[in-house]
Amino acid sequence: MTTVGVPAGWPATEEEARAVQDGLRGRVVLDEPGPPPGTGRVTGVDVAYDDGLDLVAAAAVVLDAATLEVVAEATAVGRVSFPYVPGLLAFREIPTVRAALDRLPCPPGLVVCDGYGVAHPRRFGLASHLGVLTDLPTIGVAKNPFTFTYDDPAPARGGSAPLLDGAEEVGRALRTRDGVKPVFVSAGHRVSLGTALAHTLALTPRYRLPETTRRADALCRQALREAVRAFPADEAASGRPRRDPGDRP
DNA sequence: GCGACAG
DNA sequence: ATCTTGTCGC
Repeated sequence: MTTVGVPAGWPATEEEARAVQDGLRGRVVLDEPGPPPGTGRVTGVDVAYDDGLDLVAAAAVVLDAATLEVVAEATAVGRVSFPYVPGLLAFREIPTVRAALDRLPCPPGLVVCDGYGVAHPRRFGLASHLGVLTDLPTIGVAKNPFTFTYDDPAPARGGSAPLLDGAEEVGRALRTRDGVKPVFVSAGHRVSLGTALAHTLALTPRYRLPETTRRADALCRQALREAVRAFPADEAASGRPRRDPGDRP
């Protein structure tokens, strides 16, 4: 099994990572409506980690937007490329997610990310960053409000309320199921917030989270389990030194 | 300075 | 994200 390494030139510090975000944020496109819901393909991406082994597994699952049936899947396993820092999540997930997307046998259509797009301290969250790098239409659907505020949406499915960064609306809290905690939707790249909300509702006929996210989550966890099981052999095969168990800086 | 903080 | 037992409910 081939593992994805950290890309050359990838930021090594928080300062460098923030500079990269500031350099790329101007390329986010927000004036396109994006692909209509219920047509074409929709792809979910997600990652799972094994911190002890320094591994990250990513999955991309392509669904038919009309039927929500799985059309294609791909996974990739890599080394952790950045620590988790709120606001810098993209640097931890993107290399392996891109590798999984590259392995798909068909175009992904709209990409649904587990996290935020323009709802971000510098308006350049994971979904926007991935969109700019791939030029694919992307949206972010997050499970919690991060640093933002919102009023409780109406209790029925479809109810929504602005997700606010101070007075600025950066996304929406959207109720995807009656009486269930909302999800937090934002535009990523080449998709409007309205289209992002419509896609999110189309992807939640049964559960709180989009089918894309659920399928990708299950697949990347499976890929991680398999990678962990094969780890020592894989490490030897790829010529990487095993980390000394007693070496904990 | 302290606490909070997508995954 | 991940660590983890039981528990309430359809």
